[in-house]
Amino acid sequence: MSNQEQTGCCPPLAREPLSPVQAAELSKVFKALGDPVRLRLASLIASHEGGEACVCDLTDAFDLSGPTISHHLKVLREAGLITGERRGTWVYYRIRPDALRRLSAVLVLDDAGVSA
Amino acid sequence: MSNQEQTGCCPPLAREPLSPVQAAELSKVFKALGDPVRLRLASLIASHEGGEACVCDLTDAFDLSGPTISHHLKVLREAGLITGERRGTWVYYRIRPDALRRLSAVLVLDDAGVSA
DNA sequence: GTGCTGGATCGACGTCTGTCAAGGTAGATG
DNA sequence: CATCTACCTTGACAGACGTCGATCCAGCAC
Repeated sequence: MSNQEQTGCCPPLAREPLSPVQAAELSKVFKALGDPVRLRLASLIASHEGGEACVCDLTDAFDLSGPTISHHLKVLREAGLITGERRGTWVYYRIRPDALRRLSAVLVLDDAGVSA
Repeated sequence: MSNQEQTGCCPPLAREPLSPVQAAELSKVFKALGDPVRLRLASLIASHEGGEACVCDLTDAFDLSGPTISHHLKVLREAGLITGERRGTWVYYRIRPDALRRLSAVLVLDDAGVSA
């Protein structure tokens, strides 16, 4: 769906004020992580052996219906945080390391006035 | 209100699966940043000269009513991302650098299986 | 082909959330 | 005291969001 190369986005939060457009872009990604289920999904995928996890494994980790898990995975995918690939019967999801790194970089406090 | 020393929380996302409790804690903070207005507020505060910004400055940066800005500042405060202090007539907000650092650390991909 | 299983999509439902207008509180000034 | 300014709180409302059951599609086995 073309959420691939979004966000060459955004200097560190504390370096200069985000423009409205940058903030709109970035906030989508934070919002995607702003749900406990999606955070756990991201963590399960990122920390899973081999760097990828099958939906069947993920579903078992929650007391939620299949459609709900599917929905959350879609949100994470559209935020550019994960990718999904079908291999035979199963669908495997992987973290997009570049996305995490970008987010992490935005939160960094290199030097700025802030240093407590 | 006691949102001070929350979150000694949480190893990196990719190191091990977050527990439900950890995910619930952390997701609150991400959710607070998951709104374009709040992200810009945080950025304005963090990047403001002197490390603090007065509400009056913040309000001027948006086409939003005072109560709405107040509401967003409260959400950021309750997420532990900023602190507010009244000095005379004005209220000044500051970023909590420790909160940003913690978030940044959670997103880091030290070594794990993931390394693309 | 039929049937089965893993996932995704589609509606629909209840709740949460961003927004504002109106009213309230704290500090400064006269 | 009264009054003005800066900011917060309350209450209400529309739109967004998380969840589910029902349905649909893709791949495998027979």
